[in-house]
Amino acid sequence: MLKRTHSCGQLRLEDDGKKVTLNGWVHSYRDHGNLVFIDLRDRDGITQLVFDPQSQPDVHKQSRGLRCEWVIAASGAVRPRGEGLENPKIDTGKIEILIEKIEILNTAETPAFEIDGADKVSEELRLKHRYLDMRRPEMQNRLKIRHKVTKIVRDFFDSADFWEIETPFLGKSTPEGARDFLVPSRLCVGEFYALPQSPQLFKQVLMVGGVDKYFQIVRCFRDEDPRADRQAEFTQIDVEMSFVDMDDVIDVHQRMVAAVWEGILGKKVSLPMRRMSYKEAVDDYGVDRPDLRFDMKLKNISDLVGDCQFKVFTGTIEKGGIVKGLCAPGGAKYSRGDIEKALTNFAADYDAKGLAWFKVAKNEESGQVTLASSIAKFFSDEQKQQIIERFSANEGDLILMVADTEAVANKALAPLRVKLGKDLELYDEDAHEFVWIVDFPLFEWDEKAQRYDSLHHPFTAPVPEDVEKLETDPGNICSQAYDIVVNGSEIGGGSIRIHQPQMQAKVFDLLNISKQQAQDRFGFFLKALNYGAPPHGGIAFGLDRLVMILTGTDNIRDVIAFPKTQKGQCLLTDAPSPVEQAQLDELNLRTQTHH
RNA sequence: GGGGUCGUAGCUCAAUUGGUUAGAGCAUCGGACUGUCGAUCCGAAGGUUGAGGGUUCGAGUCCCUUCGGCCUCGCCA
Repeated sequence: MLKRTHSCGQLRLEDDGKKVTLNGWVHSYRDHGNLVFIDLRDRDGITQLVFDPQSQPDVHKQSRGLRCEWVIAASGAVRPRGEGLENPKIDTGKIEILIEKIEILNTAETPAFEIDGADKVSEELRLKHRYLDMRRPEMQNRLKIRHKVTKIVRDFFDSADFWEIETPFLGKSTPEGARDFLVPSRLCVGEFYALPQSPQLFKQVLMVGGVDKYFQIVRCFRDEDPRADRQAEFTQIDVEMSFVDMDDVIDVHQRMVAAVWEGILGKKVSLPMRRMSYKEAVDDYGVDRPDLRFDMKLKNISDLVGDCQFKVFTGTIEKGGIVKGLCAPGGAKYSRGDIEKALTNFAADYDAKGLAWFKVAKNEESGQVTLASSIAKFFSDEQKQQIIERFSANEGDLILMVADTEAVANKALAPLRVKLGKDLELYDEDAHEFVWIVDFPLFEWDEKAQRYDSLHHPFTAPVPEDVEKLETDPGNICSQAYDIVVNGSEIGGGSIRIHQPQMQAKVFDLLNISKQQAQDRFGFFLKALNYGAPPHGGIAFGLDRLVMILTGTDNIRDVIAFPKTQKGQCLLTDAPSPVEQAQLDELNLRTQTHH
């Protein structure tokens, strides 16, 4: 075959006169009867080929048989385009190649969709024909950025003396956490491996093994329903370090994130990144992953409205609930219908039974700013002024409130805040606001199970000053966990781990995991802790989410070459699929369906 | 498991209260054309309206069932 001398995005004016060969796909085809133009495409760009019947009648004739997405090799001389014939839309737009010879490397069926217009095509079709979808520059750019991120990450950890070490995919199932993907064992009849939800225990064992600094870019598997930003199989940048405290781990990884931002976006991230306590995040933003690109903090106004005529508020507060709200700058432009339908329905998705609202308006007579709405009459003038003050509200703002338990109020207000921030364009789309969330509680009380549950995971260490509360007050222990959040998205999280077997046993005890259960599930790990485990801690980043943010997409499937649908199916390969009876027999498995 | 939304030509969409033979743009195929770059012009072909059932004189449209995509609640230590 005619082998390429250049890529399709490479040639410029200064290559004038060079004899070159390009390989690629026929991107578009323009036949003028006389001249034929072909845009040839590869991952690097597009170059215009010209076929002239005067100079090369045979090749010109051959060119008229070409079709879109055929694969060809073409040789000829680079020449500048004439005056006014340049195409500023493509990098190679100042030149073209007068073709002297072509070779058809492959023909192609008419594609199921046009490569050029695939951004308008249903995602279902794109996934079925991923190889066509992938030919689009947008998709190629995302794959390229993903590659570059992993390259930067590997270089960063290598130069910081970390070793990349692989851990098993065929592991042991544990009932904690997400649902496991199971893999039947042929050799051990009736037994199963589980695919790892993360390499958590292995990386801790590596620390016991003296590896000291480990990282891995590793696939993890959780058999839960996907979301726009979640897939059953996803990739973590997994890290663990010995002889470190929280500040050490945070320091290394904010520098890693800065290196990625610098390398991909050319942006300097100012270090150290800001930190915020879990409590502050939940109080002010309703979630542990606040979007700090805009302010609009949530405010508790229970103390202001405990004594008013509005029964919804007083009733809620009497039952131990709260009244909490936010003030949307310029939100008064929402009509009453918008508020009572769209916004209220939105909040209802998050269990809020209703949305109380005030528009902040100027009183015509007094000239004073006051609150207007159908419930305004239930509040005294003094209360209204106090509410305005609490929210620092201005004329034209909209105050929205939820009266419910604190948990429900936060659950509804947090996404409402994010939605309003976006709708009202309160932030710069290109901004990236990082924050480390720290001071997480070690446990939260699980009302249903009537026991404590780890907020992070059961291997997270308490802060040293709270260790004695393991005996006296487990609900108020602060952990050494940390999450890194950017623009309201959690991109990584980790903790300093428990490295003393006694403390680990105590935590299992509080989690209502019996000695026998702990032994069955984590026996190997507990044993390892007995053999001189160093103090250690680590973190894991979600690579997919990182790449989503860096490429500006809100669809995780856009940053995965071969993603799965919401039912966990691969539309390209049709996995999962039934298997031969012989395969089941070999595994001693029988399938049954029950409803 | 729940809620929402979508499914009509290869693709993106349209089709009045249920009413004649389901249309358009792009793509495809054929022809024309001296520089285009979303080429242009002329012509042709292209449909199990996701599937199944029902109501009706008549269903893309209404009802039931079902399949699939997406968003979301639950779930995701």
